[in-house]
Amino acid sequence: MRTSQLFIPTLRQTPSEAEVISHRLMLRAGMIRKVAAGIYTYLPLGLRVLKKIECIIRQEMNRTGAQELLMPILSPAELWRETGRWDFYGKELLRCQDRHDRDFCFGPTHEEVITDLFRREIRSYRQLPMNCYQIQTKFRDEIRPRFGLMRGREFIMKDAYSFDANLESARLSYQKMYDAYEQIFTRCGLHFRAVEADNGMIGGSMSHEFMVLAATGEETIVYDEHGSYAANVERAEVPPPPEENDATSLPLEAVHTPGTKTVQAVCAFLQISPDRLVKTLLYQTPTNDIIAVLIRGDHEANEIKINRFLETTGITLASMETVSNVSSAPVGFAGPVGLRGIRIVADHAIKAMRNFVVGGNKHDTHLINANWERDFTVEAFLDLRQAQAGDPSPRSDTRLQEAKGIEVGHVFLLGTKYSETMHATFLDPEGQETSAIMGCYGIGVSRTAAAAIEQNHDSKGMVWPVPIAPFHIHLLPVTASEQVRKTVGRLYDSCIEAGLEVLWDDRDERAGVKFNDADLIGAPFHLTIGDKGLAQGILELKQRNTGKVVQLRPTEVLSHVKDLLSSYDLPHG
RNA sequence: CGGGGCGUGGCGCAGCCCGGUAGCGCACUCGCUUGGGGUGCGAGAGGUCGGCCGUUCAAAUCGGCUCGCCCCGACCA
Repeated sequence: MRTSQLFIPTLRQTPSEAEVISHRLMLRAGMIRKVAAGIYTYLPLGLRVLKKIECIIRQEMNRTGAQELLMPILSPAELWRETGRWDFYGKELLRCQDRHDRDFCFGPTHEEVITDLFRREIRSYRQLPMNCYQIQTKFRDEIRPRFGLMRGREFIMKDAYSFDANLESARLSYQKMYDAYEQIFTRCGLHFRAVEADNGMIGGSMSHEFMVLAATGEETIVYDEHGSYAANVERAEVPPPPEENDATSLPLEAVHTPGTKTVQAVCAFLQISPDRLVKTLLYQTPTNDIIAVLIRGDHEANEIKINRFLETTGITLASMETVSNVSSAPVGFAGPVGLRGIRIVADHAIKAMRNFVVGGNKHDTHLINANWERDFTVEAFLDLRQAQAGDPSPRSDTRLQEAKGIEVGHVFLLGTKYSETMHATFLDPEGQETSAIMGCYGIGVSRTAAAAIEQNHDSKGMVWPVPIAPFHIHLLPVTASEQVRKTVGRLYDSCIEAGLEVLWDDRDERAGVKFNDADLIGAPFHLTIGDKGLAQGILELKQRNTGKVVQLRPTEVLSHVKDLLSSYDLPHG
């Protein structure tokens, strides 16, 4: 393509609305423009990147035997009412009505629609396993869209759904997708990690997230050195500590601790370290029950784990009023001793503790030398806290480390959650009607493009991984002589003939402008053609990621670039 | 939805407190100039100051309402 004929409205200054780097650079490079909050137009340059990612995804999905189809964006409320998600999904599900007042929604995901298709068409185990996928615009009415393409309301997603006759087969389908995802993100040139994850709203029994590692990631993951364990912190298991403590119990004692509302303040006042203190968190369940959760002072509670234990979703920390009613003290002094009529559960770290400090359920008072066997009753000890760097790995004898990641893919083993409620059944070899075992698998295509930028950029602009770069080579004539024009024209033609994706900056601009735009757009190779070089019969080829420049004769350029590209598994089609 | 901030030519901003001719930089058009990291000079085009209502002789500026956007918290590809 020639720049003069491509719609690439680059910007010298960043629009003030953009905060994160991928958003800023995509706006500046003329890849996207905002239409409304979280809703964007993809301009030609942006679309080229998306198409490349889609192409890689298609190739790898097809390779697993999955079949592409395309479901509608709009789907009728009845399907969602069947699974209960019409109510359960909440406000994120964008709804609308047609002229007959019939309810519809804009698909945020398509389990209902695909399961409906399955139950209408599939009769026999002989038709299984089956895996169908689509690449489509999804809509989620996010509470707060932000970060450009990283969290839009409308976004492009690849979603796949597998149906199997039995669990072993379903696990195999899951593994196939897992492997395909590793292949896809590897081919995209991204540095990523697959981690164990929570199933959340989608449900099911097992899931992994694929995280692109980047300092700006919203997710925190933990992993051990051997690679034997990696998980989202919200999911990560924390093994129970050894019960080494056999200190004798000392007498319980109330201590006046004026104004010490935080763990830090209490510890400073009593001159103890936070791991000698137990904090008592009062949570309110959706059914308005109160439950006390005991967590060691230097640990953080994990609400997902608490939810899972209670078999609910949506617990919240109790309000200040509730806390003072329940504990007869302001927030900061609640404790398990003497809490009447309230369930008490504890993180299993508490089990190993003796003679610890707790709130006194009285203003400005804490208790020292508390012991759970003697002073209060714990309903259950279990894993309720957030994993953190330095914790022991649950799978090896090394310690966990932390990293930030951007979730670009998520695979779920769903089981029969949808097939049972929607009666998606088939006849097994014994003639028994059986519910299909399902899996579902998503990739955020537009988010992957943004994540690639978050991971690969410098102060000048984007540095695209070769396989998803909008162009392979950027031709930059820096002087306007006849000789330069002819050389560039010939090179451009030969690049096209050789199947290279070439962008020719044929604008009447100064060298500096072209260099800056080229660095911003971030094609892997920049070829500078000027009179100075041509006088010695050479051109300069710069590699965007390393900045390394090699001097080449015009006749050498093509084979040199093709050689450099040959080591990549480039998308085609 | 709670907390914070912002809406002034395409982009980045000043002006607003203290009401009186709408301004700067970049981009855009034309001419000359320059030509290997955002040339220089000159001449232009482009804005009902987010919208509505009010106060006033007079509103970008003061008051009320409203819409939109961004950032921080609870959701997710």
